[in-house]
Amino acid sequence: MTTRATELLRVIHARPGVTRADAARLIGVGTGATTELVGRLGHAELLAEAPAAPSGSRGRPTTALIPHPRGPLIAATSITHEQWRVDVVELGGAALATIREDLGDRTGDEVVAAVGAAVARLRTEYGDRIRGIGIAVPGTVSRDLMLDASNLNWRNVDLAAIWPKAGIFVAGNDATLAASAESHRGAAVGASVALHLRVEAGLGGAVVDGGRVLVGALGAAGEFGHMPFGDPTVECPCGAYGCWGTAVDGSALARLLGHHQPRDPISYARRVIASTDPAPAAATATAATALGRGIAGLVNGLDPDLVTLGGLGTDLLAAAPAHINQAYRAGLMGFRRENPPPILPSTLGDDGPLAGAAEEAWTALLTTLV
Amino acid sequence: MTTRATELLRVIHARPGVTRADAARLIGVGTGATTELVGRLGHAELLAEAPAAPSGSRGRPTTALIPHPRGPLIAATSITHEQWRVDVVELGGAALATIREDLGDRTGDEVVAAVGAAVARLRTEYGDRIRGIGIAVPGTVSRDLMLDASNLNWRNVDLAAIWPKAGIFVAGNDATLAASAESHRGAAVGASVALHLRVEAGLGGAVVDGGRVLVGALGAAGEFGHMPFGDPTVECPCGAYGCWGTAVDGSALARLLGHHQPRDPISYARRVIASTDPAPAAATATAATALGRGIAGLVNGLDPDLVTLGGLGTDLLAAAPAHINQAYRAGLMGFRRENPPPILPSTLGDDGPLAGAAEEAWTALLTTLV
DNA sequence: CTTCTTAAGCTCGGATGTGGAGCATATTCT
DNA sequence: AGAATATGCTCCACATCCGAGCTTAAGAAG
Repeated sequence: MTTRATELLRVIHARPGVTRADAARLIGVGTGATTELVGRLGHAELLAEAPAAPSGSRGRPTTALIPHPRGPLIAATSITHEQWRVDVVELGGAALATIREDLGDRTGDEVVAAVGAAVARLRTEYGDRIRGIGIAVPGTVSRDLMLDASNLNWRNVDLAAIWPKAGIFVAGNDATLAASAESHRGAAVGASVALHLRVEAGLGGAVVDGGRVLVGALGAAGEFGHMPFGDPTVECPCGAYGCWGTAVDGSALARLLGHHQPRDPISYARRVIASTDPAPAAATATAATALGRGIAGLVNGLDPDLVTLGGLGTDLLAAAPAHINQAYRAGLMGFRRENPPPILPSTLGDDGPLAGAAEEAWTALLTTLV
Repeated sequence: MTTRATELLRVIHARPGVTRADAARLIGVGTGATTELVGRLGHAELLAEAPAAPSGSRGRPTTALIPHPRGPLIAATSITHEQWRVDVVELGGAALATIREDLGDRTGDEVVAAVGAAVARLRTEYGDRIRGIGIAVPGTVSRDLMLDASNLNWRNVDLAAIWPKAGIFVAGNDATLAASAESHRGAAVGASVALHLRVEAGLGGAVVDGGRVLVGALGAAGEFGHMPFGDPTVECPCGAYGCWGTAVDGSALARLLGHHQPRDPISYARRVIASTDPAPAAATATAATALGRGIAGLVNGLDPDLVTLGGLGTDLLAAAPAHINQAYRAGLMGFRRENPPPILPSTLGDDGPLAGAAEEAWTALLTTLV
């Protein structure tokens, strides 16, 4: 049951710096109920009031609703192929602290231990204010919090070690979480249905419907890279043939250019896409065409308002927009061609997964605060 | 804001014949609040109580909560390529009356007029108890309720003429609505995420997530038949190439068999699929393989608990289960192969779209009843 | 500098819905 | 017939919320 108190906290979280009067109007309560609500939530150390920027117009000035200085916090974590990072995030999405470190040659369990130590350090500083954690990882997370990241050669890494305490624990795929971030704080704000796609080693993403990320029955939705939009003769590491991911990522570029599979396919792909030599440009164009064609298929099936591209997708969109768009339009159903959903670059870039981890953990936490 | 009253009505709708005590436990209220709730909703003529079947165990017997004999009703309508039908449906999904008629050679506007007349007749019988209408059509419905059904050669047929009054008005694609019905009353009951696919002339369907049908930004989601899983050299009537729908429906079978495109592709396909001659059986196997391969792609991307097949999909599943399943398994990501989501025939069959129209209209109505 | 206008916040009373304790009721079991 | 069990009802307390009327804090007008 959604109470007014939860609604108010959600509004403050979604629109940091909202004024008290605006927030009351947004949730549709009168001034009397607002007095009671703000007083109660302030007393519970969930929010505080600060002088608002002067509006310049007549009337009694209102205040800005801000996170309480002793209010709850979320630890947001991301692990990428290069580094790990932990942020302490308050209501509204602002970060109070950051710890980060390169992965180096560490194993998965060593990285989890390092992240756990960082979280423990932050807990000595912030104490029980940290009510939960959100973790973005470049792989799949099972129900029992075991991480598999084929890209990093990690198998069965136990994420539970990061956060032994009770509270909120959200862990998910980086592309899925980036989709959430893009919908709440990025290029897809306001979309009723948004599709976010993230190309790194392979391709992932998510559909966000009315602010809710569709995570699927096992939490494994969004593996759009394994839809058979690609070349049916190419075998994917997943075991299937024709996976779309194998047609758009670094491995695809290497195959098109006759190179060995690169050790770091993401940096490799960035170099290829940035190159203006004819051979790399042609490979980039081919990958961009495959990307556009697949996006069209997903748009036909899922009917989003817009599509956002993250990771290497952003690079491809910048380097070969014409190839993406031509293949996109050609693949759309007739009635969509007149006014196709726009394909936009992600605005959060590499911070997307971390921001999404914070977002999903905060969403979960908000339902538990009264 | 979801009130207890709405929750109770939803429980009664979802589980017709539920006992009062069970319903109270399901929504988590005590016996005191239950007395107040049932009294209030009974007084509002939304529900009534009937003697429940004896439980056989000790304790004071409870009653069954049933729709009120003067309670609200929904008119559920479906238009197929063969006939139209209007049911009057009460809370819980039971039909009180049915009117149906073959389409014959009527135009779209004539059919809409006939359906409108049937609804008007039912309104003289049931009066203002009929609070709204749900309509399932074999085509796409725009925001302003204009229907395009290329299969029937209907363009810009105005559905608003069926229901001139205020109230609930829900209109949608038959495959999308069948997905809703399958999730609420059919083979996908209890699934957290269900994918329903319906092959008729082309292929459509929907994802149902936690009981909510994902309708997309324009209400056009579920056009999975226009994802490019098919032969890239085949042009689809939609203007794109390689659409999956062109690889699995009656037009695909005719192409494989070297036949002209049939006038009624659904009856044609039923005949081909039912045939045991070698050529039709081979064509059926090819279509079944294309169906299984595409299902695998969708399962990889959308992560449903299970997949239900309606329309000709049911026939294909009965005629060539091995071909569907082999292609399905081959296309799944490795980690899914051990325990793949089952592919099940629809249990509602041809009644799916009508049942879904009733379901969606009732869902909409329930949010408006206090 | 005073008064007017405007927007916002506060106080209070009443309506509503909910939760729990204790009692009443209807059935099966012994 | 009495015990055991499950359910329903009455009553009271509490939290929430809405609206009316009043108060407060700013800019605008003179």
